[in-house]
Amino acid sequence: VATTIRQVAEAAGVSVATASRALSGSTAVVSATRDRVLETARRLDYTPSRLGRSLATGSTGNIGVILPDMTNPFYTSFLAELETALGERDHGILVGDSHEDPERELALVRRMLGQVDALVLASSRLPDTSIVETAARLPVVLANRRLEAPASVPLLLRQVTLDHGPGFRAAAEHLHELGHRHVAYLDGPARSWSGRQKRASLHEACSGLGMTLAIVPTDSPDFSGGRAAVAATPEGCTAIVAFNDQLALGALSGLRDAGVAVPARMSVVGCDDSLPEGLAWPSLTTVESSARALGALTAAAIAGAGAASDSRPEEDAVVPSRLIVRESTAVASVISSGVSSLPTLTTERAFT
Amino acid sequence: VATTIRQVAEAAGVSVATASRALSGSTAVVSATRDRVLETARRLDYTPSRLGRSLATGSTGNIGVILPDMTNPFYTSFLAELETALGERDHGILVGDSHEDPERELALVRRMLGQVDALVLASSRLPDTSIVETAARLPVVLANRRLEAPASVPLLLRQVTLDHGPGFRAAAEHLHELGHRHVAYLDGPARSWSGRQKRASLHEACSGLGMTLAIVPTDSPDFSGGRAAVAATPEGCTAIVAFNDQLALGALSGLRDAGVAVPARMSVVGCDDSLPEGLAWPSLTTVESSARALGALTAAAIAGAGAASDSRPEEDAVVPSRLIVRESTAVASVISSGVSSLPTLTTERAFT
DNA sequence: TTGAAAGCGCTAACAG
DNA sequence: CTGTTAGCGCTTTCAA
Repeated sequence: VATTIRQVAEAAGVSVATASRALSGSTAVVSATRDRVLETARRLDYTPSRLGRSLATGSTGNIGVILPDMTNPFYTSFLAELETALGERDHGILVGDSHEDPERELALVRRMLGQVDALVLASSRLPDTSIVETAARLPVVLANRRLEAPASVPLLLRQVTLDHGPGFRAAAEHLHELGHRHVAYLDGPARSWSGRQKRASLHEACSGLGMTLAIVPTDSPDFSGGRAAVAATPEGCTAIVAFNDQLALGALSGLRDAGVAVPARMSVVGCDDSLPEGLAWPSLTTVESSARALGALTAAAIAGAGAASDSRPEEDAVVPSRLIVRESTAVASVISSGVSSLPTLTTERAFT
Repeated sequence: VATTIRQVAEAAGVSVATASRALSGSTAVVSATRDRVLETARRLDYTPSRLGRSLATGSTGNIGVILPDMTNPFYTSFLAELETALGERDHGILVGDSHEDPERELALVRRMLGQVDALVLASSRLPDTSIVETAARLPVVLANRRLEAPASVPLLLRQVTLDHGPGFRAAAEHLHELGHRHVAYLDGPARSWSGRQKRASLHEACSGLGMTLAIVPTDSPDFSGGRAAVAATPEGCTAIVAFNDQLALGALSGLRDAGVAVPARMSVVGCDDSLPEGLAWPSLTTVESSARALGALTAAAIAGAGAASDSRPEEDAVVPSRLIVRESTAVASVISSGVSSLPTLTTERAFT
């Protein structure tokens, strides 16, 4: 039903080869015939078939992107940035949502193999071995994850990560200065590489400062998970640090319901700075690690991963993190167990 | 670098045709040879090339999805639902973000043509004519939008929409009962079909009830747009209805900054019910119109759009809407201009 | 500068 | 039941 290159060629009175050359723009074709072909193509509303081209050239012009959760703002920001950058290079995007499930993820990888020029695995839940195997067949960019064994990184694999260290250290110091000594950490998914990084960074920083750190597991790294986690936060903690902003926002909501004032009686720190300004109230102190920056670096890395084989000019990219202090953290309250006459007072403070 | 069907065929000692048949599962092949082929394929780690298959069969197994904003929770929910439903049928998804720009959208459509079996246009910003033209070349599902001229709907076009009427009417009645007489509407994007529907529904309902409706344009249909719109809300209004929840959430935030208590001095109504329970505070009265339901119906419509040509069994699908009353709406305050001693009081109310 | 022909990986008639 | 043959739409040597 669609016009083919042959029809264009016939109508223009040239061979398909010439038509192909003319349409590809580059190769030597005398301008007269080229114009004629182009004109004919336009007249016939010709759109080249990507399929045919792909089969002939071996490259599809599509990139596969697999995310653990398409609903999570962190990944949608990441994807949006990626989409913009790749769109400029006229690349298409095949997406898949693994729902944090390694098997589903592997199925998606297999489905995309041979249909894409490169694969982006965001926060992959796949075992290292699977990733290495995949990178043996096509260029892979691992975003927000790093293989355990640095030596075994294949040539076609690029790793782009966030370094949570600086931000979480700063968060610990910030809380320490405010007088906090007992901190709770709302943990991320068990399979998450970045989750382990965050927890380790915070743990180390807290130890160094003589603060206790209680790990609170969560059902899901989102708003509802945060709300639920409030109940599981050990008594005595005066500050909560969360794996991400959704969790922190949920904690904020849970604390409000429980009548615990923030930041007067509990300080809260998020991570990602993924919320629109003003969405959280009080505004959320958070460890910034930009999903957009990750997306931009990933887009850049795709080119690098493709042009592998020879030297490896740019090593694995890392986006640094930092602490953004807002209103959800304050001087630690004296822990006078029982009495909780503060909500109203707090609210006034926050209002003014 | 990848194994082809020919290699499998040779290794198994059969012709490519037989190999193809064996691998496709269906057609009559004696089980002995079929097993042999399958075994060989597994041994050689054979993965069929989608490209080759697509070119031969004419169908790619991929669906193109174009959204106006991949960052908007409404569309990510929609997409997530779609992804799940299509994934079960082993369909891939090519995604594009038009950024609300008709030209970008058209470019995406062209890019996907010939590479997908069907196209999903969510809240398309394309002119009717472009959509009709597109639907002449491949099955199209128009989600959250409807062509103006009902007669000219092509066979390959399915339309899936939300009916905002019931919900917005209910919202108007709800506000009227609470004593509100002057309502402001935070409008959606000018090019948005669904935006016009919402505005029209609300307008009609308000007129019928003798309430005035002030239309407040917004820069962007998101949180920041809502915050900004607060300043542009005419004096005298005691209720705000918003195009979507993001806008309403922004308004909530803007009102808080301005010291206007919700719902004591201003009632707020959102749309979509796209926020996690508890995210908004006070919780948001909203017109529910489920993006997930839209996604599910869209997935169903894709099958319908493919099997067109003959009769059209299921007509265009419509997801109904309804009002969900929560805490952000209350009895209209007496408008005593000037005095605004209420914030603290309000807060207490909301706390208890 | 252009054309003819081969082939990318696969499926689908049509014979055998 | 299985093999042979002919493409799907395009690019790309190799000659002319």
